[in-house]
Amino acid sequence: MSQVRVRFAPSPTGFFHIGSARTALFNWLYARHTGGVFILRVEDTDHSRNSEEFLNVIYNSLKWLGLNWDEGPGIGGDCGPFRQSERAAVYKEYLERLKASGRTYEKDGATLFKISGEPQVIEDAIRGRVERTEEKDFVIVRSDGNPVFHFVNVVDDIAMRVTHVIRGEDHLSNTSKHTELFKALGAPLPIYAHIPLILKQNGPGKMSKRDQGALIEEYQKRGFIPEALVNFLCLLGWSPKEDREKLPMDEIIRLFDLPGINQSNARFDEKKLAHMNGVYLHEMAPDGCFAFAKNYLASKGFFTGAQPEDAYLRDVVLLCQPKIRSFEDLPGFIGYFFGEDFAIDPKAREKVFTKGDPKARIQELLAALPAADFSSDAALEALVQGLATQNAAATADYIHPTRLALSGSSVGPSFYGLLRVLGRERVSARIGRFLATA
RNA sequence: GCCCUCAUCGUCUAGCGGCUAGGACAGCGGAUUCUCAAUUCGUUAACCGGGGUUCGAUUCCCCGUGAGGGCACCA
Repeated sequence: MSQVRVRFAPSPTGFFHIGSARTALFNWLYARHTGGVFILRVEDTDHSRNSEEFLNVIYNSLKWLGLNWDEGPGIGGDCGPFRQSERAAVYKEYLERLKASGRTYEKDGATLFKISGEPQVIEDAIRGRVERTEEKDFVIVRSDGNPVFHFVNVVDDIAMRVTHVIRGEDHLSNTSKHTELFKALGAPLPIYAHIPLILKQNGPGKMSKRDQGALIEEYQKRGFIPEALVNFLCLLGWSPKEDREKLPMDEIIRLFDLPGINQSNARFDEKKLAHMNGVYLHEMAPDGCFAFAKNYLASKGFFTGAQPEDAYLRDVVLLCQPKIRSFEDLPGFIGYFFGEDFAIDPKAREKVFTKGDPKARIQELLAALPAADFSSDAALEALVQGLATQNAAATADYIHPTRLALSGSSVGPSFYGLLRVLGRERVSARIGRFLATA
């Protein structure tokens, strides 16, 4: 059995979207599962619609998702070049062969392919046997001399010795054109695997570039964890069975196979993606989490003035890690750690001042601060518990007003962690200021 | 209009002739004497309809219906 060779063949005519990413992913997974070769081929035959910008978006997104290619632009390979705009000589050669076979003719300056009219049988690895008869001759070279998708796609699959064509179901009806061309060129058919489509979250139809949440680039900008997005994408149209969902990539590679792919379309669900991202975020190792967060905050221009010390930023990030589900939540969650001009939430304030004597509690805590041990959450917890016992109060009576004084908010990370990370000086100063103005 | 594909909770799915139809997300309810957007426990909810085949169909076949896709000198 010869080595599996699969390809992802995007067209740089728009931003890279989630459907394309999953097609790339399934091809990549199949190559890795079988120890085969994953080829990246750029289908840029429509000069009027292509752009270098979109091409770079594709490269960057694939890299971000971790879908490295074995042959293709920037890597090379004996079947190159890998941009169709650079393969005119190859197409010319195959066109001559087709012309010699008598299966072409000219019309209005374009070259048409004469169909056989025979029923085309496709043995699809996902759908089983599919039959379809092609009814009309079709253009393979435009009147401007540029070859058309159907032709170059087949020629390149032959020339690049592609063994498995894994692509979206929207190509299923085109496949009869392709099998006709394979046969006319005397080449064996590849194994086809038409994967179901991803439907838009709301409303009818498949997901398109214009839909909310469709662009891979956007997830990158929004601070999503690529491993989480990839894991989520795997679950759209494929299942590892045994009620498993989150699993490491090497496990996915081991389990992935063509017959396991679903036949029905899947609707995109951003909530499930958000959940998956949260799971990955909470399981991130400290170093990785800090590095990711620092990078994300920098990309958002979060620090307008001086960049804080790494050690302090790291403490803040790790304190908040269990409380957020996405790095997107971070800027809104940590503002008060990096400046004194945070606002006091009126609702939180009202809540705190409705009962008891919050100012007295804050005073007691303030008085205890100079001698307090800030080295651990446990020591600070013991301190507050001691105060509570001493003054016949609950720890909550200290925690809520103090949290308000320190952060302006009624929600936030673990209170003792908040004290520890802010440190004695900030805590004392903020409490003092709060008492003076409240 | 013609052709192709598909059909289990709202959503993603497990199931491949006999199951109390399982899991996850969302939703809802509780817990968390430090909040909560975090965490955790519990819970509501599904086999599209009609014919067959069979002792027995969610599962196999046919017909409807619904959903999706394709019918370009786009890819």
